[in-house]
Amino acid sequence: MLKIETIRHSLAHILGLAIQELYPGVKFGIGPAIQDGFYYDFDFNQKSGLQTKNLGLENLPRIEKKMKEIIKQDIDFKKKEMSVKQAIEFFKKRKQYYKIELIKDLAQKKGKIISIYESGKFTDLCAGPHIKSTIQLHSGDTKEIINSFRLTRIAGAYWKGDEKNKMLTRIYGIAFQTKKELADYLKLQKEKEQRDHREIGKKLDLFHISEEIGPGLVLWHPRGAILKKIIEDYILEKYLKNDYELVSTPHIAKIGLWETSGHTNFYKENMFPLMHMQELEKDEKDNYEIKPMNCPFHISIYKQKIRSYKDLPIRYTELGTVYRYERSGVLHGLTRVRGFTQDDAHIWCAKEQLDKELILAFKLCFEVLKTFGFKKYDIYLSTMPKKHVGTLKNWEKATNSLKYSLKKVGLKYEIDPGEGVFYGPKVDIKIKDSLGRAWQCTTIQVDFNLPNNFEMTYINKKGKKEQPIMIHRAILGSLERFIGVLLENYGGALPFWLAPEQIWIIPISSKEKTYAKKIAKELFSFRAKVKDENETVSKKIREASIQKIPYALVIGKKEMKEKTIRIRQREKGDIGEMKLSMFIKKINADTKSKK
RNA sequence: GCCGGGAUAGUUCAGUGGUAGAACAUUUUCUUGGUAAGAAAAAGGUCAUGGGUUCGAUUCCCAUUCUCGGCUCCA
Repeated sequence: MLKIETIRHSLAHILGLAIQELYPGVKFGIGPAIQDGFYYDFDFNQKSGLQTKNLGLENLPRIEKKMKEIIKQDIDFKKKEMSVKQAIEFFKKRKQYYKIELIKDLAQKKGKIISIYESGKFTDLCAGPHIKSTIQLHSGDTKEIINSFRLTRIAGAYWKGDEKNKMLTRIYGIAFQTKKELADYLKLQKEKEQRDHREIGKKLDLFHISEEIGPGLVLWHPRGAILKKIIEDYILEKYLKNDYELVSTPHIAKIGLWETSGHTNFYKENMFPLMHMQELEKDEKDNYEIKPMNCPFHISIYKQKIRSYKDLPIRYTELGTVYRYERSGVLHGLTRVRGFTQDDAHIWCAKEQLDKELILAFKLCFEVLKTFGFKKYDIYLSTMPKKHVGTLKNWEKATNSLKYSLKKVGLKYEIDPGEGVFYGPKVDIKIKDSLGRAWQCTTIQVDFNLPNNFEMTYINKKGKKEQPIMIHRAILGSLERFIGVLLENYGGALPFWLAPEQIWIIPISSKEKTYAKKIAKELFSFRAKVKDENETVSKKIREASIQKIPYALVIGKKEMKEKTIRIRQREKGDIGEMKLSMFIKKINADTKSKK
């Protein structure tokens, strides 16, 4: 049995061959197998017979047809080995300069023998493995393969993934062993689409982003805003109970603040441009900047007093709304926006307290994530980036502390080299949703540098000034992104305590309206709504189901007479009659256990 | 920002070089109902914006904005 990766990789080569025949003179980048399929990067801009500058989607069927023709020709894949020198010579003749670059990289890493694969007129630098012949794709057990791949889209992709390099044209394809697997894949894609928080947001009337107001700026509708408030209330209470203190700070500050913090140097491309105050008033000499982060404000509060070692650790928290300039191509629903609210906190402590504070932060973090129903995470430790402030020694110290506390809490992590923030290393926690996609929300960062820039001090036991260490941490990350992930995780069916509308009371006829309103009154501490529109019960039940309402209470003659309610639960359907007091007990328990 | 798509009613989408249609939602009337769509009628659009070609453009062309899928970047 052929491995699917082998098939995908070979299809990438066949795509290469097809392109070579259709557009002679094309330069080739790389063409690997990927999850669900394959891609190949091409440089068309060199007299490749392409009329327009770039390849359009309308060309894909033609290329796909060519690939199928090639497969039917039963072309063999032959592996050959040669020396680096020979290989360079070989590709030089064919003017495949990207390949030469790859060979040079390979020679440094792996040594002197280079393997290539020859399939018909197309020869590619490749370690393999490959199919023996394209006959394997259209005969015998595997004859379905020829009908189980598709070219899907065209995208630009930078050579070697570096923005500074030339952008090549990437053609993506999907490929499976059987038609059924392809059908299953397409079905899963559809399911993912249905779970898309942007769709859910529209369907459940939670939020919108308006062209008139601006890209990446979220407008929360009543139902979305209440959801946001429930989460905010929960998280703030949690922090206050864990000895954080609440602070509140402005949205703009003078440019000088950001110069001190280092943001104008290291974070400039993410900050909205300056507000020029002199345009208003000649004497207003200071320019302002809208905040991309809350840290400098919290530092300012710290610095209002002379701090003693007895005061430490100091933990300030704020639901701080920040604005960051994000490039237009990266915005995505709620998960990547330009204005967002962080459940931000900053902790200042003495050196010897650092490990303990980090451990507390990690523990709190997992407690919170568990409450929201997230059980799987990927943890990354990001180390010193190229653009950074502070000494190497401090970076090492901070990184080691993070490693130590992760180990102490028993968490497995991966290193993400060079991905730290400019002021310090960080631990990011990517939450996995129910479809296994990972989203970065939590971030915990150690910072030796801002305390230095802002000359923060405390008085130690010996009566001398000492610099505290600073921890930045946000557990939900951004409320916007977190809600987006939450919606996808639950497919919109939020647990009772989070549901914007928890209970619908559905009177069967208008005779029970008054009774329905009475019940609503008794459910005052919940988010209950009387649905007394002139519609049938069935229709309202259907609507409740679409809107993912946890409970629908149906009341008619019988219930009114017996002073009961009939309960339909979102997951279980009709669960029978109950006294209202019993139901309240039940949902009080739901609220308490956050289920 | 870059590459490739897209933008028609509140929503999901048809459609056309001669100024627009469906379904759902909305409003009204009838219906007073027992667990996933009761019936009828009405109302809804500068066909994203700005130019150009044309006797005439929502349709063709160009630009802009927004949006979607990638790349890069990121909470």
